[in-house]
Amino acid sequence: MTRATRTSPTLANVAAAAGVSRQTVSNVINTPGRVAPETRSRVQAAIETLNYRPNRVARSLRTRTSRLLGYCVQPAPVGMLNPVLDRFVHAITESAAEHGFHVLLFTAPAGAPGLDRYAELLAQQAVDGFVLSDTVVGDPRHGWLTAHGVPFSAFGRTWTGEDQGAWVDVDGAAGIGQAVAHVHAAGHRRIGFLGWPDGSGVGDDRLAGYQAGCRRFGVAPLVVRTDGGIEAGRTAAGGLLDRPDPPSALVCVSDLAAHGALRAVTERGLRPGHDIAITGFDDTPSAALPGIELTSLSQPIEQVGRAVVRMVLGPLGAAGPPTPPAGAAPHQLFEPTLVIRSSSHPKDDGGST
Amino acid sequence: MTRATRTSPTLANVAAAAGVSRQTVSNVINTPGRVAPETRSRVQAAIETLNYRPNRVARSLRTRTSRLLGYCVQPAPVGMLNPVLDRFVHAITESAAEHGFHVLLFTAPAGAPGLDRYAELLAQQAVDGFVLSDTVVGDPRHGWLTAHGVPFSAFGRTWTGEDQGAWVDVDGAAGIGQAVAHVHAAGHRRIGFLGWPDGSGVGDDRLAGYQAGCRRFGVAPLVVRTDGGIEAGRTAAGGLLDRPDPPSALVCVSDLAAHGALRAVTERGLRPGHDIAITGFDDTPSAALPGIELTSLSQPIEQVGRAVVRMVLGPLGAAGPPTPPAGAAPHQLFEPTLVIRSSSHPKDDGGST
DNA sequence: CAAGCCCTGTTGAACGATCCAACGACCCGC
DNA sequence: GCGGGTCGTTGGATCGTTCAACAGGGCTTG
Repeated sequence: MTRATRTSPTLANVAAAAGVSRQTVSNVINTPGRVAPETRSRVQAAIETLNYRPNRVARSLRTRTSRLLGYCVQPAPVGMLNPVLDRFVHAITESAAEHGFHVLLFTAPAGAPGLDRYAELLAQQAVDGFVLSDTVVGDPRHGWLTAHGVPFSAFGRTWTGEDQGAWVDVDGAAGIGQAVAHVHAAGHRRIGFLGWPDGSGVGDDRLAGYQAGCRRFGVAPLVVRTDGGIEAGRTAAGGLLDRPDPPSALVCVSDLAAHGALRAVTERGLRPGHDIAITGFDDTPSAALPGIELTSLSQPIEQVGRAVVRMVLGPLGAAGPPTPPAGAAPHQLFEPTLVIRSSSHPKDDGGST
Repeated sequence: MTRATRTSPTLANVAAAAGVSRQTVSNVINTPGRVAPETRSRVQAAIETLNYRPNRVARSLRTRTSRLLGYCVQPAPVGMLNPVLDRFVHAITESAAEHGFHVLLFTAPAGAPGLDRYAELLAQQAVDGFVLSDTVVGDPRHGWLTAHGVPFSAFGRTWTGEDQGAWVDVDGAAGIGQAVAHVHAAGHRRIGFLGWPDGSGVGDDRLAGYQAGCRRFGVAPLVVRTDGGIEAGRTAAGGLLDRPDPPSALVCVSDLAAHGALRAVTERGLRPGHDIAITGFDDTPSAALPGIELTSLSQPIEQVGRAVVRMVLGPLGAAGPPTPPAGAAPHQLFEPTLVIRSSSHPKDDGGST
């Protein structure tokens, strides 16, 4: 029918079809209130007929705004974070779309060398802001971006004293607190913690939650560190189990560590959920496997993604059906949900209420 | 030092600094061969001094090329595909970057309704082409994109008779063939197959590989179907195991089905890898868990990602260090690698060579 | 010696949208 | 009847880059 397969209609085409000027068509699209209703409907009919879509590139050039958010996909870290990262990418993409934004993916080396990529994208006007994740303790990105006045928000706290930029995070301390309360309610009094090495931010936070839980319930802390892998978790948990006074519950800093702990437990002829309670963190797909049934803390990634996008879009003045909250808080903390499975609560034995 | 925090230098600034015209600077960047060496180095010095980066948006407007590839993130299907999808996203992002492209994420409903999103991005000149994944049998995208002359390539075959567009895929039939050969070599002669329902393309391909393997080794096929979930796999595998003539090896269409099969096996007091061999497909992180140790087929996702990007960039005339192969094949098939673990090859018993 | 070509570099226009200043029409009040 | 304010609309300028056409110098060629 139309010859639209070759070139798209332009603003001038629509204006000609509707018998008005370009600016009037632009107003119908951007500030409909400024156009008389009769004119507006006529223009809209022309837009509909020609199936006109404003050229994003031309608009970007004039307004100096790309309506794109940059997100750096890291060079595939451990297998653990993947399911979380996957859902997060989907969440920010969907959330950005509601505000007329899209997500632009790029790669960059970790640390300060990677900043060049961020700078390049900005110099090229390729993005309006950034969404950060996988933040580490000495992360140079927050400081650099704030210093350059670039809008951004992060999934993960800065973990430094100075409060730089907006962030959203999951309250690991509260989550581990839930796990401690859960196993304590099940009657466990000797509760161990399988943690990460000092200085990882996330790990320290979760350890703090464990320690607070111990204080709250008046039990003695029993902490052992691993580097995060399954094998390391198995070794570390084995060390705890072979003590003369072994714990009857093991709260783990991650699902990966918990898998190692499960292994150490079964190797010693103990039944998880029966003889000893075990909990993990992240609620990865492997936690729900039959024969594993690991109690774990599920992160509200979709909520986190929405919140992160809201925060970065705040200073950018986004548009869309859900009105952007002008005074968005610079920080937001979500609490994870404890998903109870038989590793801490056997099916055949209801445990104590 | 510089006042570059406010606005980036422009082509005219560089031209003025080097004492040449805008076009000459443009030529230095895009077609260096057309500029005299002496002038070129002078311009490059100016570019270096001012830290100039060409404005991507202005370039896009003029050349009608966004140097962006669209990729649709699906609304989070089953948990299975996630690890694969995650690596795939990273692979195409990195591969596109080598050619000066970036990946733009968007969401769209499945099937024909989602085509509007593709059309919109094209009308807006937001992307130059698309990378497809999660292709299904009746997928309308291939036909629509080829009909509109849009460059694209897909991870996954079209599965229809008519050969529309470029694709890259993993040879599921060959992979399952490897698995059958592996268990046959271990001495198994009664080999069952846990498959998906008819008509899924991927599932049919893997089933065909199983049937070819049976013919090759002269063993009788024994097929049962499941809907893909763990529970369904457990039930289906149980049906096979409870037969009067149960198989001694179970080749599964996916890791998820294999997890179900593992469950059914252990429930009946059998030891996987010892009394019965089990293999999966995808080599998901959960396959490597201690206590599971599932033999599985690992997909070369990074290679697939590189190939997909090469194919979509072919008609777009990409630039970059690795010269784009002009006559790129429209199709490419990669063979998965069998990762042997104890579910088919116990540690304590070396099995037959 | 003149015509023609390649090589280098310059100029004006164009891509398609939005911003800006100005203008005509209209209504109101004096 | 006329000045002033508001609303809707208009044409021109602009964002930063690349395309098309062309000017001038040095060289070869008839």
